[in-house]
Amino acid sequence: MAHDERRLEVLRAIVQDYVSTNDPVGSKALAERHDLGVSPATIRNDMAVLEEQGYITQPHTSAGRVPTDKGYRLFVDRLSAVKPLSTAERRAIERFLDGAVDLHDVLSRSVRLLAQLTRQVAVVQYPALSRSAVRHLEVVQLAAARLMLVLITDTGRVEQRIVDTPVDVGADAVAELRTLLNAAFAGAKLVDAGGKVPDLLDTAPPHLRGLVATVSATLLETLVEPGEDRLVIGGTANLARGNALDFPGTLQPLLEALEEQVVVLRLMTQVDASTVLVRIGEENAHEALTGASFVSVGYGAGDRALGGLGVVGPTRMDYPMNMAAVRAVARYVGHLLAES
Amino acid sequence: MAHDERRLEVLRAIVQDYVSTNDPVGSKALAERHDLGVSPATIRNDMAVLEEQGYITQPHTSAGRVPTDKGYRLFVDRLSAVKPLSTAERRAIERFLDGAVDLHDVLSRSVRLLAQLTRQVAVVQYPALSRSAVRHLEVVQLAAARLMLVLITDTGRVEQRIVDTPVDVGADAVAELRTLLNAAFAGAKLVDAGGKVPDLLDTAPPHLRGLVATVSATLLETLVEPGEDRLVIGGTANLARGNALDFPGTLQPLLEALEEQVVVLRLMTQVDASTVLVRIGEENAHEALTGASFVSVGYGAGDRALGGLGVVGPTRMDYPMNMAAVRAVARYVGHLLAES
DNA sequence: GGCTGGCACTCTGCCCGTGCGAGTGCCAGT
DNA sequence: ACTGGCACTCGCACGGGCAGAGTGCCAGCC
Repeated sequence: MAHDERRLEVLRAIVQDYVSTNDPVGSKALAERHDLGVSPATIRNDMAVLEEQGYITQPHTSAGRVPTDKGYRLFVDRLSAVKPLSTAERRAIERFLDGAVDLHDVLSRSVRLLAQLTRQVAVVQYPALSRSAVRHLEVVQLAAARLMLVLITDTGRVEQRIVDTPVDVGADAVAELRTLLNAAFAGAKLVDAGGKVPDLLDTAPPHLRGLVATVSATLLETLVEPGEDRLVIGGTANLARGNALDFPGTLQPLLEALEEQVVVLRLMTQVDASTVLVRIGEENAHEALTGASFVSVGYGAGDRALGGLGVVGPTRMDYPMNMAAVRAVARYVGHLLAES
Repeated sequence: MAHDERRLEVLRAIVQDYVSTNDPVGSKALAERHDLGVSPATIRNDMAVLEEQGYITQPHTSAGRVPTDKGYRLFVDRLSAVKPLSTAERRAIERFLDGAVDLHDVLSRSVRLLAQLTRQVAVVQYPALSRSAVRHLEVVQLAAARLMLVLITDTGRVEQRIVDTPVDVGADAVAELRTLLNAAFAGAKLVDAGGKVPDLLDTAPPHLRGLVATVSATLLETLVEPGEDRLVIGGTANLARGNALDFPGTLQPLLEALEEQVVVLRLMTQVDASTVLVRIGEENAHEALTGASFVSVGYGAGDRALGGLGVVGPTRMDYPMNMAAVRAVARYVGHLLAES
């Protein structure tokens, strides 16, 4: 019916006004600012229904209405059109990211860019090791019985680990080790690396077997284990901007959760590269993220999602804009990584 | 005279009480909590003098007194004994840092540790490239005309750069290049690397000369240039703890300055490994750091300062404790890096 | 000469009562 | 089904009054 139609329109108007003004919105203001074609009294009736259905609420009697998490959810799912970025913004993205000299540079530029574009906290995940393959393994000798392994992945990630060997190692053994490791692992997905170890041990000459075992054990332990994924975070200053206005109580728990990384990383596991994922308020199922929404998407080369990036902000955020920005940056990062 | 003596004692008492209670401290409370051996009235006289000399001030008539930046400065310089860490704290440091698997791990553990120990924002600088030497240079081919250079320094830092070459490069050329670069640069301080380039070009076989020139140019440009130094920051949640109590206005400018990194890095250039540097409030000569103090020290192997670490907090901080913690962590980090 | 107790003064923070404005819910009318 | 009108409910801003904390100064004491 035209009934429901209009009620949704009212909800959309409430969300939009509330996001831009941060004041609970009343029926009169709504009627003035939007062409709903009906009087405030009618809008009041609609609001009463919306409130009963749980989409909006009033902070106290005789204040205006404010969207609930459920209201934002409906807005995001059914009422918002993705706001295309202006060409100026697209150019800014290109200009900002094009000078990057390595992976870390790409990611830290992305995070700054995203923070600036959305005026929210931005998070960018390093390409997941679990989805990367070995491009090269380097072995550098630090001391007689201490080696440094350097893993270079096809996503441009460079990871280092220090290995203490049970016995002293000669320079020639290091060279052999390097050759063996690369022969065994080069091109292999990191998740498959475990399966290659028996083969590797078979082909290794007897006098190197102990060394190879130690080194590959370290490699697997510290690199293939989950929990090794990292985040770059930026724009936390944006949290302090609206301050008391946006978040209940202090920022402390939220900042702690962000620094913890693991909370955000867990959310990141669910992203894929094709759709923008939005988690609103309570949906995040983490105390510190109450009142916060998380907008994220995977980035990747082609259909392979290498990692995720997104923004964290108050539930009262401009969802269409943030979704557009996140998607645009993810696409561009995907392109950059595909090239390198 | 015993006069001045006691006045300083009064200042010390004011600083200590104010730091622990965050309330302007009055003469009566002072007389009760400290054994100064005189009455509140006498203390009032001393306070009047201290105020005239600029060491303390009152927020408004008939509130207690609060130390000024100048007062904290005197306190730090002459009135505070460095508080030794408890053995429990020393053990915590060891336990916390001993499991580190690589440089990044050491630094990020340090920053978490320091943040936890001091309940302030902690910053740790990567070992400065300018003070590092080349341990190994690795060249990995990404595409026909694109190489990745991986620099491993004697401080355990691993940096990567992508180089687009003017012409396609063969696998044998890559190997030759690797050998040449290592022969030329291995063991060299990065600041001296520029001087080695002419020699390198001379010894390079003619067919590689163009390639070597391109590659070494990139190397110098992007690695030897200052501004390449990085920070790890942690514990920003501690800023939000006291919130309005500690900082004037919002946290936004401070968080921005921290993210900017360059502000903190500039402060870091002045550290050395033997003395703890304390900059109080206005001394930082940066608007965002008004009301903030910065306690830092260099860490290093032996007498060589590789980088700095420190904490940032409100001027109203426990200086002796922070200085002790910063120094202890710096020592331990120094040891760890000396080993690797 | 330096220290002390006493006293008057000042200023902030808090409580509380009041008035205003915004916004609602409901009802009768079209 | 929509609209205008109306009574009602709160939150908030404003202002007066009160209590408490802390000071500066002064006269007296050791």
